Amino acid sequence: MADAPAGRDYRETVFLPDLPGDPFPLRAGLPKKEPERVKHWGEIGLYHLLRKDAAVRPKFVFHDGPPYANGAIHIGHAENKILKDLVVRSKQMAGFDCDYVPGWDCHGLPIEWKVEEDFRKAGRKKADVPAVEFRKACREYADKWIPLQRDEFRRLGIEADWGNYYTTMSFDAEAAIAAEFLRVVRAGLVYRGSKPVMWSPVERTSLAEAEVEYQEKTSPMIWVKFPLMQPTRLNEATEKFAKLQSAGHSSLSVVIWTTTPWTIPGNRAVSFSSAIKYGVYEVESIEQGLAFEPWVKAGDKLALADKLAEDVLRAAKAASWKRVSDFDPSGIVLTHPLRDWRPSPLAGEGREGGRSDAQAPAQLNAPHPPTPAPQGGGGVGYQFDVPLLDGDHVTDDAGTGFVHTAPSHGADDFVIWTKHFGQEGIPFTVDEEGKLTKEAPGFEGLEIIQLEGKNLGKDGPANKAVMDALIAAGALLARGQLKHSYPHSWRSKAPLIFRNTPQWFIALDREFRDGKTLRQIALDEIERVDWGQKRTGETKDQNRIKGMIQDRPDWLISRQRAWGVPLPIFVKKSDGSILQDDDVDARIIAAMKQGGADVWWATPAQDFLGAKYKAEDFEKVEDILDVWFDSGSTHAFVVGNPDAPTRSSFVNPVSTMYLEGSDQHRGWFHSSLLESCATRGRAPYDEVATHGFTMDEKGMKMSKSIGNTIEPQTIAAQNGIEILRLLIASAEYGDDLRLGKIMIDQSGEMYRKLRNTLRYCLGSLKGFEESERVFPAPAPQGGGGEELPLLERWLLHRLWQLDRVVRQAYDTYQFRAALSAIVEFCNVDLSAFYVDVRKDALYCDAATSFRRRASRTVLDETFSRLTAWLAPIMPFTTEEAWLTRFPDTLSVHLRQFPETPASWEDDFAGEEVARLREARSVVTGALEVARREKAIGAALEAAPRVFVVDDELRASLQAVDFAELCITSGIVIEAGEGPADAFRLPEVAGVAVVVEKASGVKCARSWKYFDPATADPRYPDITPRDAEAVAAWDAARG
RNA sequence: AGGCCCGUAGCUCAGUUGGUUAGAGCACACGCUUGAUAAGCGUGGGGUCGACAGUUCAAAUCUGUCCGGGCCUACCA
Repeated sequence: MADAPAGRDYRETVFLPDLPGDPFPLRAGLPKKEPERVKHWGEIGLYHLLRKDAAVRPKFVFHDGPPYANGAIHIGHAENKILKDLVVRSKQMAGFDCDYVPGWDCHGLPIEWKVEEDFRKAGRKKADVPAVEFRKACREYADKWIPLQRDEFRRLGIEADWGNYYTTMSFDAEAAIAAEFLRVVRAGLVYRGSKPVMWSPVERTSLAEAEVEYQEKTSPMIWVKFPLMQPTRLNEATEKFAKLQSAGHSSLSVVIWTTTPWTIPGNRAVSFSSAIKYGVYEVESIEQGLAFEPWVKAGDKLALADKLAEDVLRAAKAASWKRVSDFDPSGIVLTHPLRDWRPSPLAGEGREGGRSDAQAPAQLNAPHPPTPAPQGGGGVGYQFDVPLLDGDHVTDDAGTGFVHTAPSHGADDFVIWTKHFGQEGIPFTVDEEGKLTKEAPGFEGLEIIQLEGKNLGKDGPANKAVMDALIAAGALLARGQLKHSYPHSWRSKAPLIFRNTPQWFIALDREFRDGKTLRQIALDEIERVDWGQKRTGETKDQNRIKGMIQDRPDWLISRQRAWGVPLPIFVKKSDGSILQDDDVDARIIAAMKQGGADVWWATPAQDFLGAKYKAEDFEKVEDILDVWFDSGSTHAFVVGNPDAPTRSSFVNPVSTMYLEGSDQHRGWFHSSLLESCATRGRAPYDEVATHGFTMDEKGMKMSKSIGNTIEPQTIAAQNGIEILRLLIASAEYGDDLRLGKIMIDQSGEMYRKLRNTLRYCLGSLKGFEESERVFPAPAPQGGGGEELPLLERWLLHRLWQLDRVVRQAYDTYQFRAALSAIVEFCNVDLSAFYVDVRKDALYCDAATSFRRRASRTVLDETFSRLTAWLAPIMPFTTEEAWLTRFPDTLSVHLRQFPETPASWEDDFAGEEVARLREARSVVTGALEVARREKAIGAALEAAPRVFVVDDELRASLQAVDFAELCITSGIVIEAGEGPADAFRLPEVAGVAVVVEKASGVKCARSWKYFDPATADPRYPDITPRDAEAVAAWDAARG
């Protein structure tokens, strides 16, 4: 077959999609362009334009959870802020006014540590720095980080009110937080209790867990007998005791084991586990030939865990024994081993029985619940019941199976005690120097740890004194020494103790509002709020927070630290009550607004108390609030409350949303919920969304020590942040997000596809003007009296479908659903089908061709929607594409998602094209075979014969230019099964294809094969269609 | 150690109330095109749905156990 004679080069007459100067190159250069764009948005004041534009729209309040103002941002921050940006931008474009006020959390220990370290380097101890000076340094430290983090967030493309952010340390915020706390006080929920904390006697301070390190230490270990309570009083134990007595067990003792003898005076209970089997063991004989006389005696009856009995009895130097019965500890009451002990006259002089009245805060020691009265006898203060409590923390791995429980001196001990008896009855046996107090009668003033001299940090006299007392009381069964891991101070390396200290709490189970407790209100609100059900259809986040609120203890809100908002209250020395006086409160809040929380330390108490009260009658609380109370209060001063919103855009919102990492179930979601329920009786949010954590490519957590971290700054510099945004948008962010080279590369590929699609639209729409449009945007058909081609009707139908999918996806925060629908549309519908088919018309038709105009009109609608739908995800690239096409507009981000006319819905076109594409797949399959056999190269070299069994389908194929759809130069549609060796696809029944080469000559312009006899004599080497186009082109050129 | 959650092709993900040979996009391989060209089109390979056991006529889907991973149990945010 001969080509037309070499003649004119028609290339210049073809409407190729290249753009002059290539303003939108495929190679995006994002790392360089993105920062310029950020700067530009700042310069045009985009955020304020958005606000102005949206002022009359319905309000959607997005409340930003504040990151901590410390350090550079990491990938977790990036994921968090980008997801927030996706919400804010998509809500904004969906027709809401979505004001995004970013914030920072500023108080707290991490900054306090840093600042403390700085002072230490300068040779000053924290204790020597005045509170106000120290706090000033903390404030400056936080202030230094905020602008740095802010600029990093902006680099991520986050559109927010960066010039007007909030912090928890602004004077207004500090005053607001204090005021919030006073509201909780007024609700009657704040009380003083106590809790054991890690305490360093050497440094006279409490420590956070992160300030603790574990080192080897040798401690004494003792086995102590707790005798059964004698049945002198009527209580639950009596009946049980009677049974034991009748079994001959009245002299039975329960044995505990401990490495801290000094905590025995603080003992208030013994814990056991109902999962452990216990027995009563009677000692039969004692080891002979010992250098000392063991304390254990033949005939002693001891209750022990069966698994540990032998170890204990051997330690006690028993030679033989027998197990006489089972032992069920539940409901039994013991007596304290020192009940009948009397100190030697020297040590115990003047201390009568009963409890000391020198308790740390006077009113703290409520009567001991199980035993209000001493039992008489000669003791000095240990005449109380020691109940046996069932606890999960008890194991039979070591010890005796019974655990000495001193609620002042251990976390487990405290928990099990408060679970049974609440805050009451917990003694303050140790003072801040680590000396035993009057509440440890007989041991007052004894040091647990030596505070001075050569032996600083070694055991003080307390342990020995207690052991001596136990021996004197006949309560010691055995003792020894144990080398074990023990908590020490990170700084001083001195050993630590658990010490009960007075603390402030918010009560969860106190009725206060319509007879409901804070816990009940919070649980009710959890039911009201959407915890992602709308997005995932699942209730797992709701279940998670519900479980936490159900199980949690009272909120411990006081901290013995410096960098925070104080608990701005005065306690009456006479009765321990909190002073509640509106005038006093108003003076405190007003002063804080003026001078920040510092005024609490800098101002004499009398100034706040005014004339009505005397400062000496009150204790001024100098603890600071848990920083979670700070961030839990942000809603009050950022979003405001119904009576006092902070901005007009926060009035009457359709919804208020919080979006944070799933760890915030116990953090911000949690504290905000409790705070707001305590002060307002409702949750501060209507919707809560959570996201998972960023992992490395293997799904392992990122850590600097492993070296598998990926920094957002690196991605921004190497790939462009848009790649990360795309990656996040395409992930199921409720789960953990994997991040590695493969995912980033994949995201880069997706980016190129989308960018190239936009680029192709830009090129194809070159010079497109309104006059060329075949219908006004909202109208589907008509235009020049010609009916829109099926292909264009179908594309509009697809846009209509996508519109619904995308809006629905954004509405429910399913970004990946929106993105994958768009990407699939770009790949499958646009690139592989529509554009591939329409290239011929777009390139080669005359400019006036209705087909070409229709295509360009529809592509214009496509471009309009793609740029809008993708704008939340790819703010940089959509802006670039939009401004390339419309350089006179301000920003793509001032647009909304375009309305898509309902009339674009066209089920006929949708189904018809689906059928045609199915038949087309048989043709392309056949062409592939022909190609492999080298019969053809390009599809245009073929003119297949298509055999169709079904009349209806055949009619459909004949109703359109099926060759055009298959991009072949010709096609023949025939009825019937076709030859046996024709190409068929198993999934497309009744269609067979025989590939034949196209006849005629190859058009020099459109490369189609055609019959040269039909050619326009002026242009013999091109098809008549091309001739028409070239004629028009030539005419326009003159 | 407990509480909660996750585990479908190399990657990101779909898989309605259990019901044909488990899908998509990307990546990969091969081919075509050279007028989207550091692009575009086509064809193809690839999964015992983390493992095991059970319920059922039937399990990716329901139950249990285990394995791997994550978050939370902090005077960390």
